[in-house]
Amino acid sequence: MKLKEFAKYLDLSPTTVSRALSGYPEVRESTRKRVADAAIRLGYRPNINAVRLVTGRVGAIGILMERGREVNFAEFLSGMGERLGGEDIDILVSPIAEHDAKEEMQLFSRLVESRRVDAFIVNAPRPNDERIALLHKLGMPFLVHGRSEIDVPYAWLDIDNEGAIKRATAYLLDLGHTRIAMINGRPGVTFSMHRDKGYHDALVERGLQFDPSLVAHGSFTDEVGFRFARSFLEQSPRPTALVAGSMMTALGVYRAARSLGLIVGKDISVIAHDDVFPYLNADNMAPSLSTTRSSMRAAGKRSAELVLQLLSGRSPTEIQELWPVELILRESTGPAGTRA
Amino acid sequence: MKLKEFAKYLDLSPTTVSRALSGYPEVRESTRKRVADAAIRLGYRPNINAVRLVTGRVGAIGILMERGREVNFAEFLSGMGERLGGEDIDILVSPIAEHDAKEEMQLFSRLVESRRVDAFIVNAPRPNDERIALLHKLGMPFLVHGRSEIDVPYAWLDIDNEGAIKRATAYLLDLGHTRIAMINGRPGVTFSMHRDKGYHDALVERGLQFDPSLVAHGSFTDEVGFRFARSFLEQSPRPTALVAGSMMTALGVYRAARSLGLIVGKDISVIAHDDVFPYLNADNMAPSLSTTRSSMRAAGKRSAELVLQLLSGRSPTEIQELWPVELILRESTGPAGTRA
DNA sequence: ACACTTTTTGAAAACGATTTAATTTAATCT
DNA sequence: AGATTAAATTAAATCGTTTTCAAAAAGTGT
Repeated sequence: MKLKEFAKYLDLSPTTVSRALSGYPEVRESTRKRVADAAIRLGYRPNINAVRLVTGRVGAIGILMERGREVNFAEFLSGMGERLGGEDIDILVSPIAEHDAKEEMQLFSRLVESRRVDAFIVNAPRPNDERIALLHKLGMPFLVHGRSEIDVPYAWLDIDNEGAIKRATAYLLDLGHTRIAMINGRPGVTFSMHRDKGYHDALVERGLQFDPSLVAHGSFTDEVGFRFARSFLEQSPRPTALVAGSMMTALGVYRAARSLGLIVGKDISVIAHDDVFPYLNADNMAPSLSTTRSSMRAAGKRSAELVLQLLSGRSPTEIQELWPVELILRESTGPAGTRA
Repeated sequence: MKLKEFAKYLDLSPTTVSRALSGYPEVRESTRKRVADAAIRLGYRPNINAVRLVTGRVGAIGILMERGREVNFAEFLSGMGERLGGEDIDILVSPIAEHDAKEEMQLFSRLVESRRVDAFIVNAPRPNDERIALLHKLGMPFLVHGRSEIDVPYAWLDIDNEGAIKRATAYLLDLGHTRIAMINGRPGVTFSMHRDKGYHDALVERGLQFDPSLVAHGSFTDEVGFRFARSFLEQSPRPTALVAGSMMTALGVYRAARSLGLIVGKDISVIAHDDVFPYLNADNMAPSLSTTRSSMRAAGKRSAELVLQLLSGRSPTEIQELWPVELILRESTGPAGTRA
């Protein structure tokens, strides 16, 4: 049913009906009630495309899903959903392959320029991220989940990766560990670099030498965790502690330790970063896994909120949130030298 | 820039320009070229909302993301993206909480009735799924990923859960196992029921008694896997084999076995269903895990294709694909009685 | 050069809402 | 009651395309 017919049925003008439904103040309460009731009864709903054309708003937030990052992404998305539930705003997901940086950027441009969304969320930014430059240039509102080093103002929400890893590393140092390895995330993205820095600084501040051969980079998979952990643990002298980039990585690390007959928490201490997945719990691992913890879901929820604020006019430069990260100690960390 | 201005610049009518860009045959090749070049040069793009209003198409496929199923979902989504890459069609994700079935259904109605999408994909259907009934009633094209038992015609793509689990169970029986436990998915969804049936039939066809106390249901998490595996493995007589619903479940199962000093592949044989995640590989587990395997990503890709066909007029009743499931034998399965 | 097709192009009418500016109705004040 | 102000309603313009139907231009065959 169209507005026109619906209005005629109510013996009102389309104008009044439209206003009544959108909650404008200048329509009499009794009229509004009458309209609202009839709308439900007759099942009238404004044609969304017409609304969008005339208001210029699309009613959607865009977000890219990069191949290989689906796990974290899903949690983030779920968090967004929590906030966006009541709002009349959809989430538009564009899965991309990330094979080719140029191709990726082209897809991105098309997506942004065709204005299918009111705002964007940029994930896993790089230090000099073209996407951010483009969004800024085009005047499309956007929030960066993470940080970049690019020279344009932008709104962001990030967790304190540097501080978290620094603290984790320092804690391992406190336990007496001196050879500490790290399996970080993919190279080139800002958050990996922040973690590198946290690790590096913790060592240097204690007067220890930074040894680049103890740091590896790779995606957050069981496989990467296993491979690098094996190669670290086969070195001699063997590292006595290991910082892992994710829960998946940690699974691989545990497996590698086990395969070498090493006991996690004794022969090798492990701390991993935990994005808090409902299906994989650090407490439940054996031994339970010490983690730096920050909920991806919570970040998604808050990001949605911030984008909403952005859309209602808040200045991007005011939106800069750096979340602290918890350090949760469990059984996978212990004093150095107990058995090694 | 608007079509009108753009057309004026080219000294053509909006009509011709529109046609040239949409590839209609009745525009001269030289004209089309001129228009296309200018469009790129000046960066003209049709306003998407105007296009949608006039064509009546939204250019989006809707899909629900249920809380707790994010892992699988992300893979599926990623697969959809592979197919939808070139098309001008977005994926609209609505995360839902699944707390309350009534609430869920309301959200769903709102989503469907407001026609923000051209088609829907329904995931994890139940035997009598109201969502399917609603979509059918409203005439919204949709594809079910999985199957229902509802009495309306619908397009579906499913994997042969029943056959897969039947084969897995039969294989374990062939190895001499007689007490085989199963940790299945959530109760109430069709695919869990199909798996139950496969398990049940395999036993019964060999003349074995079906023992309901050996079957558990729960979500696909490490935690659920652990808890149920523990309780199964503490029974006496202890089951000598276990069928697990997912890779996450299997992680919990492995942990439970380890915690009881049991060796997977010797004391307890394990087969799990593997949706093929890039971050968790059955080959890499220790011992490597025998699986029934079917790629969730491939299903997503194919689903997108089928929805596209649906949108271009193919009849829903013609679309019914049942995919076979591979059984991959690795080290986690072995003959019964070796050590027990 | 003429009549007749076939190609190309264009004018104007949708598509279905929101919103501005104008008008009517009701309320308030002397 | 009449003038003034405030509240409620509406007519008409607008958003930016696509598409129908008609007209102009270009070919074709005699």
